[in-house]
This record gives sequence, C-alpha cells and structure tokens, in this order.
Amino acid sequence: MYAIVDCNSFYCSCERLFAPALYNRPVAVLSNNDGCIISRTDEAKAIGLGMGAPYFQYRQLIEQNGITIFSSNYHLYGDISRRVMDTLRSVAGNNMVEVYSVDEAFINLKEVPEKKLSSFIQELKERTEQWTGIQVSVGAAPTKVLSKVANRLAKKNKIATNCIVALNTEEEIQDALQRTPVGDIWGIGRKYAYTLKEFFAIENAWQLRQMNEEWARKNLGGVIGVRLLKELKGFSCVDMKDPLENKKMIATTRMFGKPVYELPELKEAIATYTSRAAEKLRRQYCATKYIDVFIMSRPHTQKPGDYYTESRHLHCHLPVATSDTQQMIRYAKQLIDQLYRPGLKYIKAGIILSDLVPDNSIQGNLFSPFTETRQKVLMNALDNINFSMRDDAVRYASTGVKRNWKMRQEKRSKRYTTRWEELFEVR
DNA sequence: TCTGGGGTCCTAGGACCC
DNA sequence: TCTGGGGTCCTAGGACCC
Repeated sequence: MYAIVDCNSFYCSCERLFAPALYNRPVAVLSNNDGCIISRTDEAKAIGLGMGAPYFQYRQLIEQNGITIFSSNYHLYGDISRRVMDTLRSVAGNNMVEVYSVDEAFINLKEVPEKKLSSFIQELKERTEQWTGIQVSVGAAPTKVLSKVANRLAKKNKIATNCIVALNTEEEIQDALQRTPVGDIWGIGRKYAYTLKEFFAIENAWQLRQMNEEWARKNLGGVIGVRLLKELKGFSCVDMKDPLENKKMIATTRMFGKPVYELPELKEAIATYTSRAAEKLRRQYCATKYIDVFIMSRPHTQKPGDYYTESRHLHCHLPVATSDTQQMIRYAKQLIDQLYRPGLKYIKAGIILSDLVPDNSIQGNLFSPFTETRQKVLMNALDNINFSMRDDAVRYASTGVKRNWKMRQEKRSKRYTTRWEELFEVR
C-alpha cells in the first residue's frame, strides 16, 4: 500500500499561517512576475478563479470579491515544505517517505500492519497539521496511481471524507475509478484525455482500466501507458524513488519584468541565471558538461489574446565538466552572443545544464589548466557567504547592477522563517 | 501593458560502425 | 548491373507532472 499526502492549497496555506485573518477568506498566490494564478483556496475557487489563469484578466473579479493576492514567496514555501516533510518522516520513518513535489509526498505503507493502517494514516494527517499548521489530504491504495485517485476524491469531498480516502477493497477501487474522469488520472494529460474521449469513448478511469496492455502500448505512449494501466489494475510498478538521487538536469529560466531589446541586458540576465544554476549544481556536488542557453521573443505586432512566442536554443559540450560560476558564465555569454538578433522583443531567457557528473570524479583532459582546487575553494566561500547573508551579497559583476529586467513581485509577503530581519512580529 | 518555473521519462530518427 | 542488416549512440521533441 502507498499513501500520498498532499497539502491543501499549499502556497495559500503558507500565507495564511502568518495572516490568520485570512482563514475562511478567499486567497490566491501568483506565479513569478505576478503573471498568473498558481494557488487558490477553496473560497477563491468558488468565486471562479481558474488555475493558471492570467492575473490581469481577473483583476476585476478579484477586487469585487475581496480576494487577497500574494506574489510567490518561495523562501517561505520551501521552508514550510521542509517542515511538513520532516514531520511525515517522524511518523513514517526516513526511508518510507518520498518527497514528490514541494507539497506532496508518497509514503510507503508496506510495513504498516493492515489493522493499523487507518490509525496510521490518521496520525500522518493529524501530526502534520498540529506541528506545521498546514492542512493535508491523504489518499491510500495498493499502487501510487490509485493513491492519487484516492487523494483526489478526498480533496473533492473534504467534509464527507475528512480529507482521507483509503481504497482497500476491489469494490472501493471500482467505485473510485468510476468517479474519476480520465483527464484527472495521474499520467493522463490534456492530449491523451482528448484522444481517449474522442477516439475511444473512454470517459472515466474504470473504462480505461478495461483496456489491455497492447492497446496501451500503442495508444498511450508505449511503456508508460502499459505501466499506468497496470497500476490502475492494482499491480504496483512505480517504485519509491531513492531520496539521495541527484537531479539529472538543472534549469534556471525566467520571464523578464519588462521586455529586453539590447544584448548587454540579455547578458546580465543570463549571467545571473547562470550563477543561480551553478549554485544549484554545487549544492548537489555536481559539475556539468552540457550548457544550453535559450532566449524567447515575442513579435512586435501582436493582437490581444494572442500569445505566440518564438524561442531559440544553442548549446555546447564542455571539454571538461565544471561547476565554476565564472567559467560557466563565459560559455553562456558566448552562446548568447551567437543567439542574439537585434530588433527583437525578448521576454524570457534561460540556461539548462545537463550531463551532470559528481564533482569529485571529473575527468580532466591534457589541455585543461590546473586551477581546479583554487576555483573550488573560491566557489565554496561564495556559496557560504551568500547562504548565510542576504541573497547575492557577493556576485559577479557581469550579473549587472541596475537589473532592469528583474521580475515583478509586488505583493510578496515576508520571509518570516528564513530571514532574521523579516521575522514575524507579535505585539 | 499584462500569460511561471523546474523537472522526468520515453520515442523516433539520424549518424555511424562492422 | 548491382547496393544488407543489425547494432549502438546521440539528439530533438513530445508528453507528462506539480
């Protein structure tokens, strides 16, 4: 058996922790750049605020209904997330928790005796809520896919289920699957949902479950589809992931606060993103051998409602893996030089690192200069300073001073739990 | 005026080799 | 005149997730 624990309206719940007046009131959190809506409380959903909806289109609705809006505050959410996960580990044990996303974790229940299952799940929920103040929903079932089905039903019927649904028997599973539209199955996105409905008249998860593996291989993305089908049928084939696994790819990409036209500004942005990506790289003790840079532009003549963009990528393979910010910036700027076309309206840029290797096993080559140790010491010092003091206390000059392109975040709450000067005040 | 960011996995198809 | 088959590796791109 697996359980999935999912925080209810996670970002909004984090904001409410430090603004208790907002309980039972509509709240929403915006994406970076205050672009669109990425978290909503039930009250905000009831008013008609859509997930992923562009903020500017909903301004009026928001004002009319007194919905409280926050810019995203990832320092805060990241810290609260860590507390939630620690709490879950305290109940289930370190090795039984797989952090799946910032607000979700799978729990392996294989060692929980059947008789104790329901009290154990109850404990997961209650302790998390008591220790962190964040409400969660729990779904439990024989496979991960089915536990997601259960979790969705728990969230859909909060009062009736007390946010807990466990699927133990075949009857319960069948009933749950019949109440789950195909598009809401974990692993079925928009495209597949459309195909399933249009071409196979499959509307819900139960109908999908009646299909066979050959059909799934052909119509549902090959082995992925086969796996999904098996999971629906109760055969577990998506294991718990090793928590120590490193990321295979690291990306730092951002929309600009306002359009950028000139190369120097573009270079500042890319240098900044590269610094950030390099930090993430060093945090997992890795070096990269592959750097990809992209820029995204929007045509000057664009009608309202039209959201067409163009992006161009360029990449390079490094002769020797590196995690040195300065060196990475140098490569990234060369790529930007080649990508840049004057006269375009750039709205976004980014850097993607892959082909990551552990930094203690870098394969040197005959032509590489022998400065690695010094660079490593420097990077270490840089990371330590930037971690303990405010962000970017020390940074490379090429990341810019004015930073006109920086994103907008007009409604961000304080970083109550991670910055001394922003601690929550009680009078 | 204004539409996020960061990941994973898989497949198809091309290049290359023997 | 005539021009195979099987394998590997790599990359781009699609689909999905939160």
